[in-house]
Amino acid sequence: MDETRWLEADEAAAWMNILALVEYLPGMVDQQLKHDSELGRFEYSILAMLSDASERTLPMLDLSTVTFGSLSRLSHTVTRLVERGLVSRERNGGNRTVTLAEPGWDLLKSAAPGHVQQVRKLFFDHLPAGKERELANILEPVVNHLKACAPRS
Amino acid sequence: MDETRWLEADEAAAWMNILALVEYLPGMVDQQLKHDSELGRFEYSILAMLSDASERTLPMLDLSTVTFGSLSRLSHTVTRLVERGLVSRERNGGNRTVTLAEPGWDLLKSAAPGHVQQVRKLFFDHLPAGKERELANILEPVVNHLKACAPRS
DNA sequence: AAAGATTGATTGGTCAATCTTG
DNA sequence: CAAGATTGACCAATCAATCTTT
Repeated sequence: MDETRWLEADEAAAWMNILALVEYLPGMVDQQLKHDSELGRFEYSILAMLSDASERTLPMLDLSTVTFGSLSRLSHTVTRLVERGLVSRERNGGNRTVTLAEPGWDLLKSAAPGHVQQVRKLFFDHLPAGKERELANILEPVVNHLKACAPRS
Repeated sequence: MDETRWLEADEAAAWMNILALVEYLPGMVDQQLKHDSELGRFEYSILAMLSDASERTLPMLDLSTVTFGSLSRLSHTVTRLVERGLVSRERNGGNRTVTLAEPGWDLLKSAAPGHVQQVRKLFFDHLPAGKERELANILEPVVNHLKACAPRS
């Protein structure tokens, strides 16, 4: 529908695949998690990142960075997780920190295998063999740019 | 945090990048479109796919397929687009079809350059040179699988 | 009754405004 | 006042139930 400033064929093919991923994957990941563990992918990500952190604790801003979410999305979600007793939130001087609670750790442990299985079934089982590294390398600089210019609000 | 059934290093790296894409890209694409053209990316996609269709018309089910959206998401969104006069919706026997209206076509034309520019700035300007085809090829089978097992409701 | 499509309730995310501590 | 974080209003997507036409 356009003349010059459009995408060329290879770009268009790549972009269509990215669009499909971006529309399909989140919902399909959420669906399994919600069904099996009453957890959304963002909630899962929060619990998982906390479990890897020293003391199982992270400041809100750091947590928002490693989960790829906005601070306000994180704040709303943490409120719900606190209500469910899965994490706790403390003030630590000027910053607030979130800590993984026992029930959150237990839930994460029980949710992880099914989640990983779903990621395999949806994604890696269909990726051309041996292309994992190549894919990571191709996307790396793009992702670094997105991280750098994503609005942290 | 796990022992066996976890992702290996290359898979984990690839998956982190996919996750970052999936969380960051939609919002950043939406932001530019909304700001410049009062259009979400899904609405844009609907107008764009209609503009490519013969007679600028598609049945709901076909439109949901090419835009990677569920039928109910599409139905809600088309309702809003009809209210704005950007598309029209007719019954055609048992099926309903959506047709791009003049104002929708005009809006699409005015929105396209800025959108394409944003896609370049966010994505292709940072993709390693000459890797567009490779990326498309790697993702193709994954996307085909997702399309095949996506719930069409 | 089955395929195609819509609807309404609920939920979760965004945005802009606000609060809090150093 | 700036950085970190929260809040509430609004909007869009999902899910399950329903409707319509063949």
